Amino acid sequence: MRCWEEFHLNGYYNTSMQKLAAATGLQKAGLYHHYPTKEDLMRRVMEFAQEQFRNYVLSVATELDLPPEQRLEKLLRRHKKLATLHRRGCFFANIALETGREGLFNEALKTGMMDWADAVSRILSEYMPADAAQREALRLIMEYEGAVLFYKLTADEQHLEDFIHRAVANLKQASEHSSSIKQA
Amino acid sequence: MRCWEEFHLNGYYNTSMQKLAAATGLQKAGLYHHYPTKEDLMRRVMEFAQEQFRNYVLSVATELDLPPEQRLEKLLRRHKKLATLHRRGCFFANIALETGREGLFNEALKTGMMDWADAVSRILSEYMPADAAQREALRLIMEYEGAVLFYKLTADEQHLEDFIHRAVANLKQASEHSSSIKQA
DNA sequence: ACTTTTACCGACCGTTCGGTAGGTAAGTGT
DNA sequence: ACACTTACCTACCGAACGGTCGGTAAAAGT
Repeated sequence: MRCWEEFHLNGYYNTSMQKLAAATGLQKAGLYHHYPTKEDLMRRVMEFAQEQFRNYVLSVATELDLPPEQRLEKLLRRHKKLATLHRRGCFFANIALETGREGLFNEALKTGMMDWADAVSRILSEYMPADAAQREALRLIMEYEGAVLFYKLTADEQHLEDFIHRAVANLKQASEHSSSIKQA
Repeated sequence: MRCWEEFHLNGYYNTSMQKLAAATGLQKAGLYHHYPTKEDLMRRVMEFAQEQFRNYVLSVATELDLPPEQRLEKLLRRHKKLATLHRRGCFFANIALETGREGLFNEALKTGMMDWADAVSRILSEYMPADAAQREALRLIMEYEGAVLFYKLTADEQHLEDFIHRAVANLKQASEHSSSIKQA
């Protein structure tokens, strides 16, 4: 969906139906034929984004042939690819900070973030108890979103790269810790 | 400045000169008498925000009568107060994600974030080398901004509270580590 | 005293906003 | 064959947008 790109690039309020129509090759009224309001269109876009996100990023969490560290890195690197394309950042975070107070799309955004946390948590839980994995997954995502913020401000991908290194190193440390416990 | 509140609450694009004028008690043309364009007004607002931020939040970093842990906690709690008031979140982060790609205000936003990182770094550097303190300060702010994101989505202050606990606990651990090195 | 500047207003500009009305041309069902 | 639906268009709506205009009334300068 081209509309996704537009919203991702320019945010909700700074994207007009005119622009969205142009991006799809339709006229504005043609777009309104398919979606009754801008808000409805955005809701559809968000469902689509969640689906893409699940298929392209979160699916990595269940590639059980890879060891957890590599799965985590691969997952994060896929997300980084989405974020650095046209320096868009994270779609969910962009919209969340823009519309979070009014809460127009909070339910969808929340589930998007929670799906993500669950996927990361599933990876981490191989090296730590489920509740610790869940907490750490949430923390990792928070740190990542902050890194994306700095990336958007500075255009310096190093912030994202550093984060990935930190996350993977942390997981390795947790893995050593868990295996030493098993040994004991 | 009442304009700050408006931009903080509703973002840049979703705040019209009409609303800003109403918030200040002026008419629109009266507002244009003081600021030639919306962009210029926003730039002034950002300077003002930085100044307030420095005076109210970052100044805590140099209250040398408090131990570092308490200084960090006080600083973070002050920021939390700003963020939870009307559930606005972090002004810099809101505007950064909304306008970061076009880069209209990136310079000011960057210095705002870097001032912040410097203030936190100054606190941390009492327990660790300067370069490590700087890295850790940046990391803490990233994690904090992520926590604010989740707070905006869920309206649950616990995300911020948990972050503060983590940050202070981390610093305490670093303090013990540094004192054990000094003993050796 | 009088001139100039400052702060502000109501009214208005052209443009764009989200959204609608009415029409057309290509399928689709029967 | 003919009705009906679908997909899309041009043209338009009132409201709101960022921004400007000419004027006024109070303050400041001299």
